[in-house]
Amino acid sequence: MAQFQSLPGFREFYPDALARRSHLFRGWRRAAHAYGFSEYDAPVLEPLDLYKAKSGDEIEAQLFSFTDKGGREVALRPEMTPTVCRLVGAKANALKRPIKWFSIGEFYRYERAQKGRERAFFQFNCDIFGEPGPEAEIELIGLLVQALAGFGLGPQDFYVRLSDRTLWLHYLAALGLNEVQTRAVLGAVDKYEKMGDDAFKAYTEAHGALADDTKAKILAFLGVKSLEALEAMLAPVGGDALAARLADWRKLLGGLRAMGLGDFVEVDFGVVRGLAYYTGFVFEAFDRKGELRAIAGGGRYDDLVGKLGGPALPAVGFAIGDVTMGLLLEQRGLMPSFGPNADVYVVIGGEAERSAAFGDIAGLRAAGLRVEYPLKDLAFGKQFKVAAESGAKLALIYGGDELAKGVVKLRDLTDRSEHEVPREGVVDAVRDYFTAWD
RNA sequence: GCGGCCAUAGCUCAGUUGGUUAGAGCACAAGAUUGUGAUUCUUGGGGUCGCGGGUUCGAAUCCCGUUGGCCGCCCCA
Repeated sequence: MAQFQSLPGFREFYPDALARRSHLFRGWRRAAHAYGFSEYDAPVLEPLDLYKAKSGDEIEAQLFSFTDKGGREVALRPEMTPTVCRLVGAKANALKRPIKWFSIGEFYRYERAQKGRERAFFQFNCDIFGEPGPEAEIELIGLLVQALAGFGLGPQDFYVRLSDRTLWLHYLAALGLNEVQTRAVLGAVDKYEKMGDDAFKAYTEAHGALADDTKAKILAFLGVKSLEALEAMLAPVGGDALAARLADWRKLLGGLRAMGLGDFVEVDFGVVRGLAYYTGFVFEAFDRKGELRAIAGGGRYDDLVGKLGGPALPAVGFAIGDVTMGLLLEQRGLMPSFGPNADVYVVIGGEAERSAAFGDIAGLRAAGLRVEYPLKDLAFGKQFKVAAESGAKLALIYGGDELAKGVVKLRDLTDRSEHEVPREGVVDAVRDYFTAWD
């Protein structure tokens, strides 16, 4: 039994698990289509350099990478963003703007599996290309909220924390920090929520302690939780760039509020999203109880298409993972249970009745109904039990008595009423029954 | 990559100071029941006790290693 186990962090999807996964995928697709996004797909295996180019060599430690039989350095995709940038970049001039695309796919990261994190997982990826302004963020964050809220999750269950790398860079520059120091401070900011003051340890070791008033100003910025507080804080700094950025913030928050999503979003500059390729607004979705890993993350990456060989093309995107999202839905009792769900169960008396029933079974199935019947002869009592467990609303009874009369008995399994219909009218009668039901 | 805890049936678990053929509930299957779904009862299949080695007359139990899981660190695109 234990001879051949699945690899660590790789999940096997038995039918009930796959039903739950498919439930996620359906909800995601529904939301994406409602927002006018088009679905695409791309290779699972990519050249290793695609990821090195974006994130540097150190990323290789977290990749499923190897040399293929043709001597190519390849990697299983750890994320969709570089791939979609290549796709869009290659045809950028032929694509209608705005380019709104999504995909659902499996991704692979060579990391230690933990709660909410596996080595193979699925992500719902959504991106908008070609829109430099916050209008794209409004549309995209709206979709992010809908992709979660569509499952019944409300503002009491999750929220989206909004932050801005552009503003951080402006602010830290105004405080007199150079580029290297800025990067170190953002690293500390990223960890501050979890570690408190220890988050600045690495900075202090590399660059010496921050001046007290500089650190106080950084912590004050970290404490900004509203647009009003943000404007008040930045007023003394001044400058055209900052004024323009604040206008973007007003547009973004105003747009999201007008969409009725105000309760779902919070200003929170503790989010900086690693240090990868983000250039502007960044955001992450979390459960309100703070028990789980991030449900989703995203942001603006205006330079990446160009960096990967395409034309300069502004972009903003996000991804939702299936693992944490599934945990959240389970926790909140929002994951349906998926049992067998036939429409019709056919009860069969014996071999003669069986061959009579087969023609009608085929006809019902051709009409799109989900039909089950016992593969082997079973006592009637047993068949009705199985019928009840199959989820069918209707049982068709093919017994000796009925066949002799040229009829089929229909039993409504919900109210246990029965009536007979002529054999030749069975398919129509059943179809009528379900039409009335819907 | 580092540290802590854990591993017995498909699932949840019991298993005495090391001692006969390793158990229960649930689930699954057959029957009681050859024309109507519940309940109940009877019966059955299913385990190299994660794997490998060691100690011992004797190991699910003790020791070492290993693999896997959970949790934390690193990382989180």
